[in-house]
Amino acid sequence: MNLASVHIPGSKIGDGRRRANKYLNQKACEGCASKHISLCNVMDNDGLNILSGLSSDIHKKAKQVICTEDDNAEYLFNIRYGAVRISKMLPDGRRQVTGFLFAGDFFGLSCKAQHSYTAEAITPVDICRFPRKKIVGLFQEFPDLNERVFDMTRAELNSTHAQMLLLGRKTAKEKLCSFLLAMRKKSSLLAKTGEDEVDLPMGRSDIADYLGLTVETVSRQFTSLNRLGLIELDGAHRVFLKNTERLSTMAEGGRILS
Amino acid sequence: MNLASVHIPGSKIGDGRRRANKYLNQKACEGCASKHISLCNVMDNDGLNILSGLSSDIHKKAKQVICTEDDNAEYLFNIRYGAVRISKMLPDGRRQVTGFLFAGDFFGLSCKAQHSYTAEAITPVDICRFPRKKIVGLFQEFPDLNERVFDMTRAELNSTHAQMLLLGRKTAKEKLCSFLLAMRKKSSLLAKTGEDEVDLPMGRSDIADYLGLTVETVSRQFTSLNRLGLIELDGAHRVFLKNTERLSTMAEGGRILS
DNA sequence: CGATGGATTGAACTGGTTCAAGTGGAGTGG
DNA sequence: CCACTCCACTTGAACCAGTTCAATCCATCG
Repeated sequence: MNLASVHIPGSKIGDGRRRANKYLNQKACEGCASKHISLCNVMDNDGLNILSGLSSDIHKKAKQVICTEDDNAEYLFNIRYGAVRISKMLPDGRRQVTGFLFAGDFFGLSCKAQHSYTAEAITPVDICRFPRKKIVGLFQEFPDLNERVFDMTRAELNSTHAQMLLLGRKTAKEKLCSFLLAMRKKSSLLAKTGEDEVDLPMGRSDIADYLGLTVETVSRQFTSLNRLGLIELDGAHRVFLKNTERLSTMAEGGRILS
Repeated sequence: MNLASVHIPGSKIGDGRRRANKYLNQKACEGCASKHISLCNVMDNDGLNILSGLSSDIHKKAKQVICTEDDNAEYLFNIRYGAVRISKMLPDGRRQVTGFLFAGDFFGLSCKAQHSYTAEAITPVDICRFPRKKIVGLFQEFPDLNERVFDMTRAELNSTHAQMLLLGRKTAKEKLCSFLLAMRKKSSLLAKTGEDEVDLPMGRSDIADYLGLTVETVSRQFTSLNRLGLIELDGAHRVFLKNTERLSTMAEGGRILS
């Protein structure tokens, strides 16, 4: 669904402000100019982005924390460039990565008062930050915006259920196949690489914590898929998927003979 | 948050209809008359439930399917009595239970077009069914209803993240402790039993599929907690939690000396 | 060029699974 | 009311997928 064409009647911003917004709009949405769904595409009746005036931009280096579990959830974040990991920790340091986010993705939606997770930069990132209160304040005026945010939350919930199936019931090999295919899907939305050429900005330990495995097991499974001829590794952070059909079969538990 | 006090202006239902609704309202919400959040508490300006006129009641016996992954998501369900399990399957039959739901709980929110999971009755259940289209149609008129549904979806997403941490990183013992404490919380909301007396309507295999374990491991962990004096089993479907503090510690990975 | 830190590989180990055999309680029917 | 059946639950013992511990490799960077 693309809301670029949705026009919302009754913007209450004066003319001078509008012109300013127009500039901000163009500037703010460079990073989001891809195929995937983006809040930035919700426009008022002059075709202006209703959010751009509210945003402030921040930059983080790799490994820096963006928000933690204790933070008050004051902002809604939109990644404009780079990769982010969302994670939860046990007191003794065991970690579960609940998601990887890339340019165009949002986070900070799924909470009311406090974030329930930590967000950290994997690569250097540019992030667009909206005050939550102001966004929520716009919901009544722009039901389409509300619907969009709701939709994103629902989509997130669905993919989370799929990830629970993976964590609870898949084998190490099935987990890695599923992961690679999911990354391919994201990759193709970002359109930075060829169809079956997948960037993996995160480290092996991030992948391990995402799949509920150890670094060593992840590494061994990469090697194994490589030897089976299903993938080709180009360093640790780039993979070619040489047979996505068989990878899909394996991701769902289908047997590969030989 | 209790919305019982929220009055929404501008109900557009005529007087005759209102009286009918009043009756339905009382009838429809018996099962929801507990402490927890319920949609049934969203009222119009006459204190009438805005939803009750839309609902139809269905009954299912234990083990019957309520909806499957292939169903069009035409309904929003509200459990009035009994227990339901939500699950996803791999082609070869491996199953992940993503949640247990009880009186007052809702499901069918998290999807747009199709359910992405199967819902089955664990016990005999009474369920209240609302046509999704009509509910969604009311969102614009009653923003509080929309907000309530959105809130529930967000809460579900948060607890799902906690469950991912459990599935990916906790040991069998930690998983069972977490589960028992979570069930205790639900149980106390339903207020059917004493504080530390927990009903487990689901079978061991449901628990196993919820925690990403086998039936045998679940059974062994019950026995082990019993022997440690942390719980007391009264048959397979009722547990007394004898030391919730130590159970909490163990659920988070804290060591118990002895 | 050596140092640093992620990634890989090897080998031993183990938590949880698998397979197999009991056990017990609810339901049935004689 | 008891005997029988059924099925879910428990227990035991062998096994194994994935972990743990210990090198080693290798790319990057000062």
